[in-house]
Amino acid sequence: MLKAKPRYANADRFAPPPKLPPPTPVVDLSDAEMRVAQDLLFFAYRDFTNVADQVLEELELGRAHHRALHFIGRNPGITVSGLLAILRIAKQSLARVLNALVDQGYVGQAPGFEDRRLRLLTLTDKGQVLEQRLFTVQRDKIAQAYRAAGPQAVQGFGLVMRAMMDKGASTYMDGTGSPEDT
Amino acid sequence: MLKAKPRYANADRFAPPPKLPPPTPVVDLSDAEMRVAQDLLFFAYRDFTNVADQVLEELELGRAHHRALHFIGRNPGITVSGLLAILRIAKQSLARVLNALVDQGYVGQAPGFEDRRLRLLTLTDKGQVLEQRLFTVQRDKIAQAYRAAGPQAVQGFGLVMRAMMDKGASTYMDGTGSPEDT
DNA sequence: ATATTAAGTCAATATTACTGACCTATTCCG
DNA sequence: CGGAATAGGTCAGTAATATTGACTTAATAT
Repeated sequence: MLKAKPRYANADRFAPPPKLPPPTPVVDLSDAEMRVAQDLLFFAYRDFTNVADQVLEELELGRAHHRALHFIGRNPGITVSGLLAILRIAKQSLARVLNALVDQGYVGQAPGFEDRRLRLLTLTDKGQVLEQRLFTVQRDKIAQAYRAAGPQAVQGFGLVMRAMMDKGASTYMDGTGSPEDT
Repeated sequence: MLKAKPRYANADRFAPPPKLPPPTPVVDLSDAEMRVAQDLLFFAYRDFTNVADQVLEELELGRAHHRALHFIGRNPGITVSGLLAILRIAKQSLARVLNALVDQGYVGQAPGFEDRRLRLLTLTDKGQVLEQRLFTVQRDKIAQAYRAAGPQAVQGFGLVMRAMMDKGASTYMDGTGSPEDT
């Protein structure tokens, strides 16, 4: 005797998606792809930093000086603690660099208004000129890459980079966190 | 007296585009956006490299050793010249690192088959184990970022990073270039 | 009054990097 | 064959970047 099969008796069976192939539905997290990512980070960072080195060499300054100039310029009035948190270096390492920049008139200091223990760091006019010069060469490098990759790629680039950094750094970049938390 | 105005008399006047705003038609290349990009590169690279440092510290090795291990692992049989071109460091700087890795049994050398001047570098079994261990922590970092950002973002990330690096490096990454040209 | 914090400093040391000079072995080429 | 070029190694000296630990000062907080 034949029994009518109940509807949905096989509802729990796997049903293949109707259309193939899906347009990149998931991220490729294979080891091979992760290896590629390592290389991407290495080479892009290498060539991004290298463009500023020519300028620095001419001025007898190093990358450490550049990093300090950059973050003081981005955060006028930043404290020494703030810089230390961003750069993740020892106090003594920063001292050498910072003293050189102050001695050479690139960086100025002022005591904090409310808390006079703080040394608020700023770029002097001379420091701004130098930082601008260093910025220009890196800006051109980035602009060329952004132009070549297109707006959608730039957006994706930002998403990945933000996801790569520690939480403190990404909230700092949002503007909703202080340098000390990076 | 009134004269009929000729049609298109003002055709050369500026005509505003009919619809606003366009959906990100061009890349934002403002200085502000380029500054953000600088920060993205700094923080993402900082936190990407930092995850391997804990492992390295424990083994009394440095980042230079890691870089050498990585690129030897990626390019078994790479020559000293090839490594120098990728790492962009002086011969003497590489010598210190490479000798340490050979002495400690992480890297093996073999003379080239056709050109016996060449020292072809490979990872020993011990070297592969170490490299794998270092890879794992960075892989997890990248995988988490890729997962969070999504497939489209990952594609854009790759495009921007490739556009950022020098031409030699990007052709090397395509597989259509040798390490020597990076 | 005491503890904590921000910052500066000193001393010693390690790592990574550079330059220039020089040597050896090997390959390439006229 | 013999000289030039190449791949690599090495030595000496130096510079830049980084570390740690201990200590001091000034200012703030409890």
